Amino acid sequence: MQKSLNKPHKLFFETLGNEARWDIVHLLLRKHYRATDIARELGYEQSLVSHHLKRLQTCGFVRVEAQGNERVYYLNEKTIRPLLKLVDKHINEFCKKICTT
Amino acid sequence: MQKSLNKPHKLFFETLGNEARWDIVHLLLRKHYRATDIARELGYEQSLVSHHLKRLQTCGFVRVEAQGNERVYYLNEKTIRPLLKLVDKHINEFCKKICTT
DNA sequence: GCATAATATGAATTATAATTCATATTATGC
DNA sequence: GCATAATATGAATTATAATTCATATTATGC
Repeated sequence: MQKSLNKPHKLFFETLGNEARWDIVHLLLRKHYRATDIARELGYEQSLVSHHLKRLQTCGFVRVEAQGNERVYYLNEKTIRPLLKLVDKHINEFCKKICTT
Repeated sequence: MQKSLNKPHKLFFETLGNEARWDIVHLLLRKHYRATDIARELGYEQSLVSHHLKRLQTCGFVRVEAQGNERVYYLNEKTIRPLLKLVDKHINEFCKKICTT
């Protein structure tokens, strides 16, 4: 028996179940960002964002393109867009009580 | 600022990112189960399963029907089925390296 | 209404993940 | 090749969630 890494479902959901990572994904829905700008924009520490970006890459949610000593991160929209749609639909339909906003 | 409960997305993904809950959901994909049978089938403690079932209900993934002093749990398939499909697709497409099985 | 089976609950403990911190790496312009 | 800016990394700490345990609740048959 191995750890969670060979349980991709767990990894998938755990990754998105974290607020900071969720924030990053949402930011990237708008446009590409440099690592530093993500941190500044969201008010998170540089190294924290770096850790999270790594994980998001591992899961195939986010990709990176090196530009000199900068790294520009962007979303793999293919999954995220339909996923968000599905989740929003579910929440609206079945989790009204939980929602505040 | 409140806690995670008013952040339904977080709740949604966190809930599915747990292995025991994931197992329960998968078991319920097959058929309805009594709480006790879920525990026995999966080898989890009764109270643990009970805690998890509660959470799964909160998220609208699972529903319950009382039958005497038993409670029969069943899946809200409306979200789970398409969600699983989407996730499997993503994993196959973008997370090959992670998978072991 | 008492004994039993099924399930739920809350607090305490334990396990796990997130965050920070200090530092390493990498690419650039000069 | 040195100084700088951007980013990554790993270990230590801290925060959070999972699990267990003891017990409460609930419905049933008698």
